[in-house]
Amino acid sequence: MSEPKVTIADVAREAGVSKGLVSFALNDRPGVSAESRIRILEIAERLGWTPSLRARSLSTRRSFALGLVIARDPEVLGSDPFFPSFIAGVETVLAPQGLALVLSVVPDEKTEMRTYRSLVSDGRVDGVFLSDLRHNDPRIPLLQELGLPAVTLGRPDTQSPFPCISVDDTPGVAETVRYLISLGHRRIAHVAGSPALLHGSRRRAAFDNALSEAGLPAGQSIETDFSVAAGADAARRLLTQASPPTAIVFANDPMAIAGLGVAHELGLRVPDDVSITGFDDIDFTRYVFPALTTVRTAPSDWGRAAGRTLLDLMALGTAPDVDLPAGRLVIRGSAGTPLRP
Amino acid sequence: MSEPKVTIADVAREAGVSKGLVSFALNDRPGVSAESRIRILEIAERLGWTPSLRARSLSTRRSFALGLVIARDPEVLGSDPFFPSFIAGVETVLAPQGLALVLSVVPDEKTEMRTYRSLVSDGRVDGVFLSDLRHNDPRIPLLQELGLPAVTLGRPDTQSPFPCISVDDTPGVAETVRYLISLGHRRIAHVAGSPALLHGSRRRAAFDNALSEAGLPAGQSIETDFSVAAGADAARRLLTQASPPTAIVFANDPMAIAGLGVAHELGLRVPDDVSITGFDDIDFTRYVFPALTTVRTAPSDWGRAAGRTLLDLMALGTAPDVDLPAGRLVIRGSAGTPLRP
DNA sequence: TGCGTCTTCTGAACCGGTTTAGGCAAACCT
DNA sequence: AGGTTTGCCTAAACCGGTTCAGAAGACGCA
Repeated sequence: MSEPKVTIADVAREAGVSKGLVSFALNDRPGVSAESRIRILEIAERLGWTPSLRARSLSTRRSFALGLVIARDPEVLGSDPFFPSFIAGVETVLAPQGLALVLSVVPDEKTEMRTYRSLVSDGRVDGVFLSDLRHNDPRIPLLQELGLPAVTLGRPDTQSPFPCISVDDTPGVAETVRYLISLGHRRIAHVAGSPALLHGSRRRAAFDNALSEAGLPAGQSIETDFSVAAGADAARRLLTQASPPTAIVFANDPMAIAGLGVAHELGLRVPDDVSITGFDDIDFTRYVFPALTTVRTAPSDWGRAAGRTLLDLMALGTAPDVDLPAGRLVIRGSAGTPLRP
Repeated sequence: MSEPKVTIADVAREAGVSKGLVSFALNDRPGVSAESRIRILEIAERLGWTPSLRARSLSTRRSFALGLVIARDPEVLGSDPFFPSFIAGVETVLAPQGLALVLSVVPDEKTEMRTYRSLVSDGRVDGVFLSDLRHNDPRIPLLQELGLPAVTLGRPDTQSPFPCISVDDTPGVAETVRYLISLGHRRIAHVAGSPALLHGSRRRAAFDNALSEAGLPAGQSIETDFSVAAGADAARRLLTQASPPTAIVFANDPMAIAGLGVAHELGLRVPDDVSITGFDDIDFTRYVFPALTTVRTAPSDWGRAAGRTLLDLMALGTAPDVDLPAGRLVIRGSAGTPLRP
């Protein structure tokens, strides 16, 4: 229970060597004979010594922890399973290295910036993950100024010194639109995510492009904040118009599921009266009715890639960008041939 | 950018006093004259000094961080918005104190126990939140042995030295069952959560009780792991029987939403053919069709209460249990009068 | 005036590692 | 043989705070 915690001095004394040598042996650095190294490690093992993280932190000026600051309305956060999966993915690479993840959930951008500053001035973390990239993201110059290694989740639209993990959403959106067109849809609308968020505006641009490439006129788009409530509102507006779209492409699954609910509520059949597609392929999509046609993404792959990249960056001082394979369309029941085109 | 980080020694030199006195002034402890204190703090301010968390950690043997270890399948984790809200609640009390939250998401119980051990042996955290309480929870004796302060989320079924934050699920479940009975339902089934989890088995017991108190025969119950997939399976089994229930009480909302999907898929109308209720009132419930009748709980209140209690426990050595107000039934469209009772 | 007490403050030890300058042999030159 | 290199190791400084024993001065009191 309360054994007086064995320290490096105990190990050194027991082995009849200096503290320094124990330290060298532990971090296997040159200048220790093979026998000594083995003997020291054996004694450390026997004494049950684990080097004090705190002491190590102080002398090495590292904290052995990585940070993730999430600035989202808890409500939006709750309906989006991205982060749990992402974090689970990150952990698979952090845990074996003995690194911890420090998580902050903050309500607004101002608090967010303050949080980064205090993470740094407290020396709480050795690096951070930058998620939900925004246009002209102020966090990038901030972190650069603070000298904190970072990895961005998504490709920034500004000059950035940090490696990024990104995936091109264009093919997924394009595939969705082409699929809908092949089913006979001509009036296709888009419920976009937040235009302030890069993946929000990029998915929207991909949607516009796909339509024009198919030679169709621009479709209706409604901007939202990615929340379920906003998705429902948008769906209601679209579907109660004089001549409503026959298909709606939602920028994420939670909004699409809300759209499904709205369609049902309005007495519309899905997909006969309106086709609905989502984005992300969250767990729910398989179990709503009709099951949601959507684009599969892999948040835990993001996590793993981001974790590895950040580790590389910190160890090597540089790390290459990672391009994750684009999401593919998963065809289920929520999109079909329009009854009245 | 890379100012050579001002330390306590700089402040002491500038103020013409000893390091010790600066430390005393900072932690406002007796033995410092009012003038000195003011002058020192002013100089600290001017120099932009923030005491090094790392040095502080080493000498005080505290880490100024709290831990949360989540042992859940990422898939289940993703569809349940409890943790994001809970964490947001926790942060509101940690952040002002300068405390950080260290999060671990682990795949299984063995890793979980190992994680607690290493959090302690690394001195990574000063206390932890124990969520998803299980029967005869092995984490309680473990943490007791490790001497780590903890707060349990839910009332343990064994002797526990830790304060707990709990809410009685019984009234919510009972209210739901009574409501269904009042609508005319007699064959009511329950899709229970994991029996290994305390809230899973307690909600089930509440269900059984409510039926027997109403003088009805025991209803069907199916155990699940709280996952969306399991909820869908259970619903399918229940609804494809010879004489299916007219109402199903699900132990959480994600499963209930899956149940809604299954009912639709089977061509059943909700609530005419089958009524469905959930538990937790997650964001989605308002936007599925029909909107889900469920029991409202407040995860961020749990977070705040748990945070405060853990702080009290660490500061005072003891803290009282907290009983959160029981969840109330929120009536929406998914439950109604059975057409064929 | 002398003595005890209180307040304010200092110096040094301490937390538990890492790191650097340097000592001492043994091995390697030529 | 003498000088240099090399390998292994030690002692001490250092990271930046906290804490404790005790010094110095102010004050009260007999």
